[in-house]
Amino acid sequence: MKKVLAGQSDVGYPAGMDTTPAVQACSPTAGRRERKKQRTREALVDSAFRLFAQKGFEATTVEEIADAVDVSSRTFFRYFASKEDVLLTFQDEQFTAMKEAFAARPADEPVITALRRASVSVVRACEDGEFGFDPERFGCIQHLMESSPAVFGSSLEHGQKKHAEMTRLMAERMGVDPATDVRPHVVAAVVNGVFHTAFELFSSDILGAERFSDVLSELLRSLEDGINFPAAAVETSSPS
Amino acid sequence: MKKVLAGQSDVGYPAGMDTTPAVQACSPTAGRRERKKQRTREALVDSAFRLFAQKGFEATTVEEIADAVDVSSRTFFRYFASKEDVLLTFQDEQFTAMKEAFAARPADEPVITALRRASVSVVRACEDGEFGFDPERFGCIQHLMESSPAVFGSSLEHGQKKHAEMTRLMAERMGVDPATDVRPHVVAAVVNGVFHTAFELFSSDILGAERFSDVLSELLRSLEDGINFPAAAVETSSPS
DNA sequence: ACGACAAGTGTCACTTCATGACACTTTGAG
DNA sequence: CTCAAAGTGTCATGAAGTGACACTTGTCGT
Repeated sequence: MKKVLAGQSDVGYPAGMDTTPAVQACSPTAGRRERKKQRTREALVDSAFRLFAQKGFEATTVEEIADAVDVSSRTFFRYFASKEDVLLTFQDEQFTAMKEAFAARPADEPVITALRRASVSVVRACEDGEFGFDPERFGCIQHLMESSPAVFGSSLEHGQKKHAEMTRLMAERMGVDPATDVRPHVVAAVVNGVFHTAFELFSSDILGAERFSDVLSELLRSLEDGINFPAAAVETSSPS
Repeated sequence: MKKVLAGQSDVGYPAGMDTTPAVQACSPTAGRRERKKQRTREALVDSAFRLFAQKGFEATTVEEIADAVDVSSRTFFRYFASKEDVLLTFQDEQFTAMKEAFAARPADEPVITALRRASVSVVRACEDGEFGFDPERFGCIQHLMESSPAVFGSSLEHGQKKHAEMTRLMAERMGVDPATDVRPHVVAAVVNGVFHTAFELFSSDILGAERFSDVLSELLRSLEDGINFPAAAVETSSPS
């Protein structure tokens, strides 16, 4: 189990970092203006997470979020396109980490296998707070997705936006051209779907799994064997 | 190609029906009130489709839609939970048809295969305007999904809402218990994902396919063979 | 150091979606 | 015919999101 994480120490995260990784990392000589902007952004995210956790997603208004940081709600919308958008920051970080972990998988692993090992390692990192991830926020998002359809919906959309990139990654590893070969598209779609289903299975507590990563792992594993299962009442003749 | 449609004449649609199938079908002796309600609903859907096609989704307000039918916008929201909701009526009909077609597939077909044949037949029916489907609306929705993220988003969400039902269907055909077996969940997720990807591939015109149903068919077909493809630069050693 | 320029922000006004409250009309049932 | 319920309109309200414009502050060239 833990073994999956073994080869992943080189995922690409600097060892020591405080709660605001992006500030220093993004632009070393960016000047005060840039830093101020980053601080405001981080403050808004913080404020949003706190209020969401406290009162729920739809119950908190952007005005409250902005007021808590002492900026106008107009400013909030200059940083985030929508209320949901605040949460996507986190998912973006996850996705980036996932890409890196995926790229680091040994070349002899088939796509789904590599994807499973990579994504499970990243999710575990989120759960355990490794590599600068905040398990509090991870849990908060999970809770919000359960309770608020709007959040889950925006997560779906966000996943879709990443679809093209995913497809490219798959195509690269498979060494095929996504413009002529549908298979990388299929793989990307499938994985995206399985991610969200993993979450639903986890939160609806079927399987009684302790951790999201375990559900995800199991689902992806089942993908590796092919899924065109025979119908029930039929002799086990292999599908044509 | 056309052969796929062969066994599907018994999908369950009455032969002769005008543009408002639900009116007579739903409640034979429902009284005037019920009929009036249905007419208003249909009128709203009509009006919405017309305006969406004409001015685009976000450019038309619910007030315009309602005004065109001479009801207040308040009334609109008594029929539909949101502006997007109007479009989901159509998708519901599609989904229902798909379920029936799926149930009618011979018992010796594996899940994905049956699903492919069933769904492709339904989509073809939409494209060709068979069984009471309106190809105009089908095309309109496709166009709206391309141009308006909100529509695509709500379609995603709607698909997710149908997920539980899909899972049940899969589990039934596979003869397993969805409470203990993850495979039907995986299948449902995968299929849902592939549907949306099929649409994206179709509208981005990769593959240069003429019809949506062709793209869908190809994608589902590729699912049937399993998708854990080996990485590129590696000897064709079979995946462990 | 100074001034021009641009970025960031606040304020105000506005549109649209969505919902709650209440009153009026229609319709179905007894 | 009468009454209750369903359907609808009107009014009011709240929150999301956007455009316009002015003010402040950081940045950069001189």
